[in-house]
Amino acid sequence: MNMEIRTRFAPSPTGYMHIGNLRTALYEYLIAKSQGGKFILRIEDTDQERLVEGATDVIYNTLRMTGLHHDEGPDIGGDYGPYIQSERMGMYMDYAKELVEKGQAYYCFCTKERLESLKESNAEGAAFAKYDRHCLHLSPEEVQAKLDAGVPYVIRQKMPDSGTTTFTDVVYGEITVDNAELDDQILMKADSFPTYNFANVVDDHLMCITHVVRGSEYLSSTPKYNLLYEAFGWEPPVYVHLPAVMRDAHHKLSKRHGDKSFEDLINEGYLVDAIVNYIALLGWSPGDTREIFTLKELEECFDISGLSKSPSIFDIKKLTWMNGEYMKNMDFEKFYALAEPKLTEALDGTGLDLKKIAELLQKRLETLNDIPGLVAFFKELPEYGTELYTHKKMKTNDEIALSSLKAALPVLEGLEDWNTQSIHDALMALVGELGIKNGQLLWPVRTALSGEPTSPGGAMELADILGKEESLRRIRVGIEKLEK
RNA sequence: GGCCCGUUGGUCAAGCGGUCAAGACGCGACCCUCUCACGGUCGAAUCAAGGGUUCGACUCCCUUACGGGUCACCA
Repeated sequence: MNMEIRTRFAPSPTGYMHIGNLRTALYEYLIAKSQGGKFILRIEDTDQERLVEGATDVIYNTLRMTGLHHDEGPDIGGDYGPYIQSERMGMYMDYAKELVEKGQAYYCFCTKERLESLKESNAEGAAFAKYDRHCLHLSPEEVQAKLDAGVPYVIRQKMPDSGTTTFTDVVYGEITVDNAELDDQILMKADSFPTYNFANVVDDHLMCITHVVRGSEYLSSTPKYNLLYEAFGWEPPVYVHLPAVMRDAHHKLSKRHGDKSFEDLINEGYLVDAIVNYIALLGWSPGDTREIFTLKELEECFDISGLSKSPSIFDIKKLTWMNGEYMKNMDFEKFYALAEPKLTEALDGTGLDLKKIAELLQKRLETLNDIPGLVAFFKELPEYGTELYTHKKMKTNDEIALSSLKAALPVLEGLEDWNTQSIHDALMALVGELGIKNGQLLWPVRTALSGEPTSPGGAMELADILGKEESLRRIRVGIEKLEK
C-alpha cells in the first residue's frame, strides 16, 4: 500500500521570506499535494540570538498569500505537535541516551580547548580535523564518575569504523561515501540542547515525515542522517535535495547582498501568482513547453522527475515578463482592484475616470509600480520641448505639428459630444479634409495632450479621458510652444 | 586540502544512443499601428575539453578544467 506522503517546511523565523526558501516550500507543498499528501509547517526557532519580533507572522502570511496552505502547524495544530521547535526541547535527551545505550553514541567530556588544539595540530595545510575519539573508550564506570562529578559533556554519534554508507537522493541519485570521512558529530550540546542535525532527524521521524526536501548543502551530511535513522532502527525518509537559487554564477541569492525577498518583490509591484509561477520553473520543468501555471495546475502536473540537478540563476527580467502576462490576462475588474490604489495615489484630486485609464494601462504594464510614472502626465502636463513633435515615422515636424494643432483646435472646440467615438470621427474627418496622413494629425495631438514621448493610449483616448476643457488647454499650450 | 555534487545559447530549459539539438525570457529585424505597448513573423545565439564504448554520442564510461557544497557544542 502507499503510505501517505508527508513533507514539511521548516523555516527559521528571520523576519523575511527568502526566495530560495519559498521555492523549497513550494516544492515541498507540491510533492505532497501532487500525491494527495500532507504539508506540514514546523518553525525552527531555536536560534534565540537571531530571534526577530513578528518573524513567524511573516511565514504565516507568506504561506497564506501564496496559497501554500499547510495541513499541520503551530497555528492550526495537528497530531504531531508541538510544531514549534523551541517547545520540543525536552524530548531530545532521552533519544540521545537511547542511542548511548545501543552503543551508537557516547558521552564526550573533552573541553573546547582540547578540541581546538586538536584542530591546530592537525592543520598541515588542511583545515580538516575529525574528532579523535578520545572519549569513545571510556569505561562505563569512568563515564558515570564524570557524570556524577558534574563534568560538562556532549553526546556524540558513533560513526562506523569502516565501510561505506549509501543513500539514494531522488534528484542526485545514489551517493556513496566512505564512513572514514564521517566525523563523530555532536548530537547533544553541553547546554543539553540538541544540535540542529539531531533535532531534525528526531522531529522528522516523530512527525512521520516521508520526504525530506531541502537544499543541496545538506547532501554532505545526509549519510550521517541516514546512519542516525539506522541507529534508531527507524526507516529513513526519501531524500529530495534541491539545487540552489543563485544570484549569478557564483553566489546564492542572499538577502544580505541585496537580493530581494518575497516581500520586496510584492512591494515592487509583482503579483503573488506570478512569483509563485516563476519560482516553480526555477529548477523544475514540466517536460513540455507550458510556462504559465496556477498553483492548482502545478499541483496536478508536478512531478519530482522534473527537478533539476544544477543551480539556476534568478532572472528578474523573466519574472517581470511573466508578471506582465498575469496582468494582461487578468479579469479587468481584478486588475482594477489592484491598480486602483496606485492610480488614486497618483491622480488624487484630478477627478479623472480611473477605470478608463486602467483599461489603457492593463496591456502595457509589467509591474504595478510602473503605474505612477505612466500616468503622471494626466495630473499635470509636464514641461516638454517641441522636439517631441518631430517623429520620423509619423512624418511630422514642428511646422506640420503646428498647423495640425491649429486645425484640430476649432474642430474639437466645436464638438458637442466629447467621447472617444466623436473625437475619432471629428479628427479622422479632419485628416481627410487636410489630405494628410493620420499620424501627422494624431501624433501632434497626442504629444500636446501628454507632453510625453510615449503614453498609454493615443490622441483620441487621451482626449476623452482628459476632458474637453483640459484637452483644449493642452493643445493651446502646444500651439504656443510651437509658435515660439 | 579531503570528500560530495554540478556543467545544453546571456538566462530558464527540453532532451534520457539515431532530432536540421524543442520552447521561453532577453536581444535584433520586420509587420500591424495615432506614440508606447499588445499581437504576429523572422533572426542571431548552446551541448566545458580530451579520450574511450558503439555502426552511431548532448545522452554511457574515464580523465582534465571550471564552478558549487561540505568538513562547528550554527542552523
